[in-house]
Amino acid sequence: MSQHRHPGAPGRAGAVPALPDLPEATVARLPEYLRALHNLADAGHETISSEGLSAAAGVNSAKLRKDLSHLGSYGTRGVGYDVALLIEQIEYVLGLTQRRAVALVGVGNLGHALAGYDGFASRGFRIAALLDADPSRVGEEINGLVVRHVDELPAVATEESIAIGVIATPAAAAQRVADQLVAVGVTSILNFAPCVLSVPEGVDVRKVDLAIELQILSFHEHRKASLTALPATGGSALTALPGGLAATDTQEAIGT
Amino acid sequence: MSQHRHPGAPGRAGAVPALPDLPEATVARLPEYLRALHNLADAGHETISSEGLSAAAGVNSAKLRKDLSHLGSYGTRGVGYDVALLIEQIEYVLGLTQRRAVALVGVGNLGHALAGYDGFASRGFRIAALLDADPSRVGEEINGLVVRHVDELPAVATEESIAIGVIATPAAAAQRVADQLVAVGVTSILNFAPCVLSVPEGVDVRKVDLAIELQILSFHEHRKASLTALPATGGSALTALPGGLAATDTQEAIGT
DNA sequence: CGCGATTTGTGCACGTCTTCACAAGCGCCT
DNA sequence: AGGCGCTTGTGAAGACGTGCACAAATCGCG
Ligand SMILES: NC(=O)c1ccc[n+]([C@@H]2O[C@H](COP(=O)([O-])OP(=O)(O)OC[C@H]3O[C@@H](n4cnc5c(N)ncnc54)[C@H](O)[C@@H]3O)[C@@H](O)[C@H]2O)c1
Ligand SMILES: NC(=O)c1ccc[n+]([C@@H]2O[C@H](COP(=O)([O-])OP(=O)(O)OC[C@H]3O[C@@H](n4cnc5c(N)ncnc54)[C@H](O)[C@@H]3O)[C@@H](O)[C@H]2O)c1
Repeated sequence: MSQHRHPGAPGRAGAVPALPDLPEATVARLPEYLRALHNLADAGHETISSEGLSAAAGVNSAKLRKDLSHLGSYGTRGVGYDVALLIEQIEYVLGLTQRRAVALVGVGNLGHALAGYDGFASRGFRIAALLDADPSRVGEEINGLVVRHVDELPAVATEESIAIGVIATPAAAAQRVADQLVAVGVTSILNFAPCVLSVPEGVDVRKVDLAIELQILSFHEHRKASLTALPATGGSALTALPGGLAATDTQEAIGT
Repeated sequence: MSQHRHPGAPGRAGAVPALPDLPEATVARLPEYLRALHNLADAGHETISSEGLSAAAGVNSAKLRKDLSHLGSYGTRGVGYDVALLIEQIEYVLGLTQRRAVALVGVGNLGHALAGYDGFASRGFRIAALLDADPSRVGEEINGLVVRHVDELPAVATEESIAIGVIATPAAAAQRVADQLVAVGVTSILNFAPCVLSVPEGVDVRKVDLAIELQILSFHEHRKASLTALPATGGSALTALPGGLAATDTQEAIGT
């Protein structure tokens, strides 16, 4: 189609990136759009309307358009968005043009699953190192990678630039590991241990906590139960849940 | 301490619960407070100030007080909150007074890790069934539970009331599994597969996607890099990141 | 060449969430 | 009994996020 001069495009090296500072809510949705776009590309679509893409990503179409407008992406009115171009743009903004190296610390129950997960590679990341403190685990080979002792972290960090550290140790060890990661220059951490990490300014921590997710679901379960129990009148089944019930940033009732 | 008559207390059966409809943001933080409170209780604290608890949970103290005020919790001015009482209240609101049964579908790489995870039991849940479609996996015993075929889901659901379904299958199978869960009456789903599920109204879906978390971190990594690259003046190290950088609902820079 | 169908980009209004700042309440000490 | 220091609970303001609704832009077709 008409070749647009999109700002901060991947191809143009050299120039200042000029990253627009996106709203956090938008940043959190971009990966979802990206996944949907890859699916669409695989299915042979060359363009997609905001309506179609928003359905595939499970969000409101107006929200999607606003999100995309923030990153200066140009769709074509009357047509939609160029799938390949949009993928390129989003990957650029998310910093996925370089395959980022991930260090995984704690190769236990969960760590094993993560180490064997192919979703890392297919979505822009590369496990660069597996680390554990247990001597009996060190030396084990998983998916072509050998588990090394966590004290070798500084050595690992000099071998290659670690972009992200993943903590899958017990909570009691998580803070120490975080400190070690920070010490070797890691500024982004994904924490699976159920605890609060304290890190210096400039270091980002995201947390995934299974139990929290379950407890949030439990709350809604509890609430739904208390709602259906209340109507003292007849006792009709659950119909027309009040509007405000929808989960936070989660999909609900997309409509079959 | 003085025995308060707190509304909707766990002990009092019978009476209408009168669940206040909490802001979603608050609901999402309650589990974090609960975890922090359990830690404090184990450490021997009988009371805790909003300042202390908020530090342990990694949030702003004003926010914590407002959250707790929403659920009508009574602290004591000049003293703080009674740890045991607060645990009881939060567990009640989250619906954790009954140990909820979880059905785990997809006992592969990730499913195995989840099945062997003791954080379920310790935080109010009980794995009631392990299900898989692969005949070679059916019959395997994990942690005292035998893997059953996913088609037995209806039977499982009649044996005991499944409160929450966890999907740990490949994305391609997730929608089908969700439909099966909904068909047997499950109204809360935790989805680990990277895809959008469509479910009827009244069913809550929460999603955990590792790659999304990593990509959000990647964005900030990218942004930090472009910021330190910009200052054409001298080139001092990264200091004083602009205020708006903090991650969404995640902790950052708690201060060492 | 012009027109209608289609779809983007966005102004605006509304709701939710966060944070400050402080009055009211409580317990302890004198 | 009274005062003092500490802590909660909350009003108000502002930041942020959402979704409607529509003007502007583009394409395809007659
Ligand atoms: N297993 C799950 O499904 C699951 C789910 C959610 C969260 N989690 C959390 O993830 C974390 C790991 O869970 P898990 O089940 O894999 O536990 P695990 O005990 O099986 O594995 C922990 C691993 O960390 C290693 N380790 C301990 N201290 C270390 C240190 N200082 N440095 C490096 N490695 C160290 C141990 O040697 C072990 O291999 C826990 O915090 C758990 O709460 C696990
Ligand atoms: N492994 C990880 O660390 C990880 C991390 C994040 C997300 N995920 C996601 O979790 C899901 C599972 O990952 P995995 O690594 O465990 O994959 P896996 O292939 O090891 O396991 C999938 C399991 O699901 C079973 N299954 C397939 N279709 C089914 C059906 N219709 N009903 C019931 N069971 C069925 C398979 O037999 C297999 O045992 C994937 O969607 C993956 O993207 C995995």
